[in-house]
Amino acid sequence: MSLHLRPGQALKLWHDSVLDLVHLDESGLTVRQLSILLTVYLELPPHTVRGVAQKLKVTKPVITRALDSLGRLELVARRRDPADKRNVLIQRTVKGALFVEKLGDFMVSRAQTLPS
Amino acid sequence: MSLHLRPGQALKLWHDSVLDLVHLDESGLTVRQLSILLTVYLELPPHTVRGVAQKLKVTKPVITRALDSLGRLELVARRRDPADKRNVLIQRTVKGALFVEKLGDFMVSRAQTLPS
DNA sequence: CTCGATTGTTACGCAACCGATATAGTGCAG
DNA sequence: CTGCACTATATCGGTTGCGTAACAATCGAG
Repeated sequence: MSLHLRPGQALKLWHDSVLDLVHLDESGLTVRQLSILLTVYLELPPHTVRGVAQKLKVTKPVITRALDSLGRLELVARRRDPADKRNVLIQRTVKGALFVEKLGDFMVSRAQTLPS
Repeated sequence: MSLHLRPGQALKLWHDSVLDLVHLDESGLTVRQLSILLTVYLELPPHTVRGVAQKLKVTKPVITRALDSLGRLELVARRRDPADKRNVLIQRTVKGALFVEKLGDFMVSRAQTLPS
Protein backbone atom coordinates (compact mmCIF):
# COMPACT_ATOMS: atom_id res chain seq x y z
CA MET A 1 0.00 0.00 0.00
CA SER A 2 1.46 3.28 -1.11
CA LEU A 3 0.54 6.47 0.66
CA HIS A 4 -1.26 8.99 -1.49
CA LEU A 5 -0.40 12.60 -0.81
CA ARG A 6 -1.04 15.70 -2.83
CA PRO A 7 1.75 18.31 -3.07
CA GLY A 8 -0.22 20.84 -1.06
CA GLN A 9 -0.86 18.35 1.70
CA ALA A 10 2.74 17.21 1.72
CA LEU A 11 4.11 20.72 2.01
CA LYS A 12 1.68 21.68 4.75
CA LEU A 13 2.59 18.54 6.65
CA TRP A 14 6.27 19.36 6.32
CA HIS A 15 5.69 22.95 7.29
CA ASP A 16 3.67 22.09 10.38
CA SER A 17 6.14 19.48 11.53
CA VAL A 18 9.17 21.68 11.02
CA LEU A 19 7.39 24.41 12.93
CA ASP A 20 6.91 22.03 15.84
CA LEU A 21 10.58 21.18 15.64
CA VAL A 22 11.58 24.83 15.73
CA HIS A 23 9.38 25.43 18.74
CA LEU A 24 11.09 22.53 20.44
CA ASP A 25 14.10 24.84 20.35
CA GLU A 26 16.45 21.89 20.36
CA SER A 27 16.69 23.46 16.99
CA GLY A 28 20.06 25.00 16.49
CA LEU A 29 20.15 21.96 14.23
CA THR A 30 21.19 22.13 10.61
CA VAL A 31 19.21 20.28 7.98
CA ARG A 32 22.29 18.11 7.58
CA GLN A 33 22.44 17.31 11.25
CA LEU A 34 18.77 16.42 11.29
CA SER A 35 19.37 14.20 8.32
CA ILE A 36 22.21 12.40 10.10
CA LEU A 37 20.12 11.95 13.20
CA LEU A 38 17.23 10.40 11.31
CA THR A 39 19.56 8.16 9.35
CA VAL A 40 21.13 6.79 12.49
CA TYR A 41 17.78 6.12 14.15
CA LEU A 42 15.87 4.79 11.17
CA GLU A 43 18.34 2.74 9.25
CA LEU A 44 19.89 -0.50 10.28
CA PRO A 45 23.18 -0.36 12.22
CA PRO A 46 26.06 -0.35 12.13
CA HIS A 47 26.67 3.26 11.09
CA THR A 48 30.13 4.55 10.34
CA VAL A 49 31.34 8.04 9.50
CA ARG A 50 32.22 6.93 6.03
CA GLY A 51 28.91 5.23 5.46
CA VAL A 52 26.84 8.19 6.54
CA ALA A 53 29.04 10.54 4.53
CA GLN A 54 28.37 8.50 1.41
CA LYS A 55 24.66 8.39 2.07
CA LEU A 56 24.45 12.17 2.46
CA LYS A 57 26.99 12.75 -0.30
CA VAL A 58 29.16 14.98 1.85
CA THR A 59 32.77 14.76 3.00
CA LYS A 60 33.79 12.92 6.14
CA PRO A 61 34.83 15.99 8.13
CA VAL A 62 31.28 17.24 7.78
CA ILE A 63 30.06 14.11 9.53
CA THR A 64 32.74 14.28 12.20
CA ARG A 65 31.79 17.83 13.07
CA ALA A 66 28.10 17.07 13.04
CA LEU A 67 28.72 14.18 15.40
CA ASP A 68 30.59 16.54 17.69
CA SER A 69 27.51 18.74 17.84
CA LEU A 70 25.00 15.93 18.15
CA GLY A 71 27.22 14.32 20.76
CA ARG A 72 27.31 17.51 22.80
CA LEU A 73 23.51 17.42 22.78
CA GLU A 74 23.68 13.73 23.74
CA LEU A 75 21.55 12.82 20.76
CA VAL A 76 24.09 10.27 19.50
CA ALA A 77 27.25 8.64 20.83
CA ARG A 78 30.49 7.38 19.32
CA ARG A 79 32.32 4.13 19.92
CA ARG A 80 35.37 2.60 18.33
CA ASP A 81 34.66 -0.52 16.37
CA PRO A 82 36.44 -3.30 18.29
CA ALA A 83 36.68 -5.41 15.14
CA ASP A 84 38.29 -2.75 12.96
CA LYS A 85 39.64 0.00 15.14
CA ARG A 86 39.78 2.44 12.29
CA ASN A 87 36.03 2.60 12.26
CA VAL A 88 33.84 4.64 14.54
CA LEU A 89 30.40 3.26 15.23
CA ILE A 90 27.67 5.83 15.65
CA GLN A 91 25.33 4.77 18.37
CA ARG A 92 21.91 5.76 19.57
CA THR A 93 21.22 7.28 22.95
CA VAL A 94 18.18 7.41 25.19
CA LYS A 95 17.84 11.14 24.72
CA GLY A 96 18.16 10.82 20.97
CA ALA A 97 15.56 8.09 20.83
CA LEU A 98 13.11 10.20 22.79
CA PHE A 99 13.81 13.14 20.52
CA VAL A 100 13.19 11.21 17.33
CA GLU A 101 10.11 9.66 18.85
CA LYS A 102 8.78 13.10 19.60
CA LEU A 103 9.38 14.12 15.99
CA GLY A 104 7.34 11.15 14.82
CA ASP A 105 4.51 12.00 17.17
CA PHE A 106 4.48 15.58 15.91
CA MET A 107 4.18 14.45 12.35
CA VAL A 108 1.48 11.88 13.04
CA SER A 109 -0.48 14.46 14.95
CA ARG A 110 -0.13 17.03 12.21
CA ALA A 111 -1.15 14.52 9.57
CA GLN A 112 -4.47 14.02 11.28
CA THR A 113 -5.33 17.69 10.99
CA LEU A 114 -4.63 17.91 7.28
CA PRO A 115 -7.48 19.08 5.06
CA SER A 116 -8.58 16.63 2.44
CA MET B 1 -10.64 13.46 5.85
CA SER B 2 -7.69 13.12 8.17
CA LEU B 3 -4.54 11.45 7.00
CA HIS B 4 -3.58 8.34 8.89
CA LEU B 5 0.10 7.83 9.44
CA ARG B 6 1.96 5.56 11.80
CA PRO B 7 5.03 6.96 13.61
CA GLY B 8 7.37 4.70 11.71
CA GLN B 9 5.95 5.76 8.40
CA ALA B 10 6.01 9.41 9.35
CA LEU B 11 9.65 9.31 10.40
CA LYS B 12 10.71 7.44 7.30
CA LEU B 13 8.86 9.94 5.16
CA TRP B 14 10.59 12.80 6.94
CA HIS B 15 13.95 11.10 6.68
CA ASP B 16 13.64 10.39 2.99
CA SER B 17 12.46 13.90 2.18
CA VAL B 18 15.16 15.58 4.25
CA LEU B 19 17.71 13.38 2.53
CA ASP B 20 16.45 14.59 -0.84
CA LEU B 21 16.75 18.13 0.43
CA VAL B 22 20.33 17.58 1.56
CA HIS B 23 21.25 16.11 -1.80
CA LEU B 24 19.75 19.17 -3.42
CA ASP B 25 22.70 20.91 -1.79
CA GLU B 26 20.77 24.13 -1.62
CA SER B 27 21.12 22.86 1.89
CA GLY B 28 23.27 25.21 3.84
CA LEU B 29 19.82 25.98 5.21
CA THR B 30 19.02 25.97 8.89
CA VAL B 31 15.88 24.31 10.16
CA ARG B 32 14.75 27.79 11.09
CA GLN B 33 15.37 29.14 7.62
CA LEU B 34 13.48 26.25 6.10
CA SER B 35 10.65 26.95 8.48
CA ILE B 36 10.52 30.59 7.43
CA LEU B 37 10.58 29.65 3.79
CA LEU B 38 7.69 27.24 4.12
CA THR B 39 5.71 29.73 6.18
CA VAL B 40 6.06 32.41 3.54
CA TYR B 41 5.03 30.10 0.73
CA LEU B 42 2.24 28.21 2.43
CA GLU B 43 0.49 30.78 4.56
CA LEU B 44 -1.57 33.66 3.39
CA PRO B 45 0.22 36.98 2.79
CA PRO B 46 1.07 39.51 3.90
CA HIS B 47 4.09 38.35 5.89
CA THR B 48 5.99 40.78 8.11
CA VAL B 49 9.16 40.28 10.10
CA ARG B 50 7.27 40.67 13.32
CA GLY B 51 4.54 38.27 12.29
CA VAL B 52 6.93 35.51 11.27
CA ALA B 53 8.98 36.04 14.40
CA GLN B 54 5.89 35.50 16.53
CA LYS B 55 4.91 32.43 14.62
CA LEU B 56 8.32 30.83 15.06
CA LYS B 57 8.67 32.21 18.58
CA VAL B 58 12.06 33.74 17.90
CA THR B 59 13.38 37.30 18.07
CA LYS B 60 13.18 39.70 15.17
CA PRO B 61 16.91 39.82 14.42
CA VAL B 62 16.76 36.11 13.77
CA ILE B 63 14.22 36.74 11.04
CA THR B 64 16.14 39.68 9.61
CA ARG B 65 19.30 37.61 9.31
CA ALA B 66 17.46 34.65 7.86
CA LEU B 67 15.90 36.94 5.27
CA ASP B 68 19.37 38.21 4.40
CA SER B 69 20.46 34.65 3.68
CA LEU B 70 17.30 33.60 1.89
CA GLY B 71 17.43 36.83 -0.06
CA ARG B 72 21.01 36.15 -1.15
CA LEU B 73 19.77 32.82 -2.47
CA GLU B 74 16.87 34.64 -4.14
CA LEU B 75 14.38 32.40 -2.40
CA VAL B 76 12.46 35.35 -0.95
CA ALA B 77 12.43 39.12 -1.43
CA ARG B 78 11.77 42.12 0.76
CA ARG B 79 9.64 45.17 0.08
CA ARG B 80 8.62 48.10 2.23
CA ASP B 81 4.95 48.25 3.01
CA PRO B 82 3.71 51.40 1.25
CA ALA B 83 0.80 51.70 3.67
CA ASP B 84 2.89 51.55 6.85
CA LYS B 85 6.49 52.20 6.01
CA ARG B 86 7.71 50.65 9.23
CA ASN B 87 6.70 47.24 7.97
CA VAL B 88 8.66 45.04 5.63
CA LEU B 89 6.66 42.69 3.47
CA ILE B 90 8.26 39.35 2.75
CA GLN B 91 7.55 38.34 -0.80
CA ARG B 92 7.81 35.21 -2.84
CA THR B 93 10.13 34.81 -5.80
CA VAL B 94 10.12 32.59 -8.86
CA LYS B 95 13.17 30.70 -7.67
CA GLY B 96 11.68 30.21 -4.22
CA ALA B 97 8.41 28.95 -5.65
CA LEU B 98 10.23 26.41 -7.79
CA PHE B 99 12.29 25.31 -4.80
CA VAL B 100 9.26 24.78 -2.58
CA GLU B 101 7.47 23.01 -5.38
CA LYS B 102 10.40 20.64 -5.72
CA LEU B 103 10.22 19.92 -2.01
CA GLY B 104 6.58 19.00 -2.35
CA ASP B 105 7.30 16.72 -5.27
CA PHE B 106 10.03 14.97 -3.32
CA MET B 107 7.70 14.30 -0.46
CA VAL B 108 4.84 13.08 -2.62
CA SER B 109 7.20 10.79 -4.43
CA ARG B 110 8.63 9.43 -1.20
CA ALA B 111 5.18 8.88 0.25
CA GLN B 112 4.35 6.56 -2.62
CA THR B 113 7.25 4.29 -1.77
CA LEU B 114 6.37 3.90 1.89
CA PRO B 115 5.77 0.39 3.17
CA SER B 116 2.33 -0.25 4.57
C1' DC C 1 3.94 69.43 16.33
C1' DT C 2 5.63 66.54 19.64
C1' DC C 3 6.63 62.57 21.94
C1' DG C 4 6.07 57.80 23.08
C1' DA C 5 5.36 53.40 20.88
C1' DT C 6 6.35 50.23 17.17
C1' DT C 7 8.93 48.36 13.24
C1' DG C 8 12.91 46.49 11.31
C1' DT C 9 17.91 46.76 11.17
C1' DT C 10 22.68 47.13 12.78
C1' DA C 11 26.60 46.41 16.00
C1' DC C 12 29.15 43.54 19.04
C1' DG C 13 31.33 39.46 20.93
C1' DC C 14 31.11 34.73 20.62
C1' DA C 15 30.39 30.12 18.97
C1' DA C 16 29.60 26.92 15.14
C1' DC C 17 29.86 25.62 10.47
C1' DC C 18 32.13 25.15 6.00
C1' DG C 19 35.74 23.23 2.45
C1' DA C 20 40.30 21.83 1.89
C1' DT C 21 44.28 19.95 3.52
C1' DA C 22 47.25 17.61 6.62
C1' DT C 23 47.75 14.21 10.17
C1' DA C 24 47.50 9.96 13.28
C1' DG C 25 46.03 5.40 13.94
C1' DT C 26 44.87 0.91 12.05
C1' DG C 27 44.59 -3.02 8.74
C1' DC C 28 46.49 -5.90 5.35
C1' DA C 29 49.04 -7.70 1.38
C1' DG C 30 53.43 -9.18 0.15
C1' DC D 1 58.27 -6.29 9.01
C1' DT D 2 57.42 -2.87 5.61
C1' DG D 3 54.82 -0.09 2.93
C1' DC D 4 50.44 1.25 1.20
C1' DA D 5 45.51 1.87 1.72
C1' DC D 6 41.97 3.38 4.50
C1' DT D 7 39.62 5.32 8.59
C1' DA D 8 38.51 9.25 11.24
C1' DT D 9 40.07 13.44 13.18
C1' DA D 10 42.59 17.93 13.68
C1' DT D 11 43.84 22.24 11.76
C1' DC D 12 43.40 26.49 8.98
C1' DG D 13 41.09 30.77 7.30
C1' DG D 14 36.87 32.44 6.20
C1' DT D 15 31.81 32.77 6.59
C1' DT D 16 27.55 32.60 9.00
C1' DG D 17 24.55 32.24 12.84
C1' DC D 18 23.20 33.49 17.55
C1' DG D 19 21.53 36.64 21.67
C1' DT D 20 21.56 41.05 23.51
C1' DA D 21 21.42 45.69 23.17
C1' DA D 22 21.42 49.94 20.78
C1' DC D 23 19.63 52.29 16.81
C1' DA D 24 16.99 54.88 12.89
C1' DA D 25 12.64 55.39 10.65
C1' DT D 26 7.85 55.73 10.97
C1' DC D 27 3.26 56.07 12.96
C1' DG D 28 -0.32 58.08 15.60
C1' DA D 29 -2.51 59.98 19.75
C1' DG D 30 -3.11 64.18 22.06
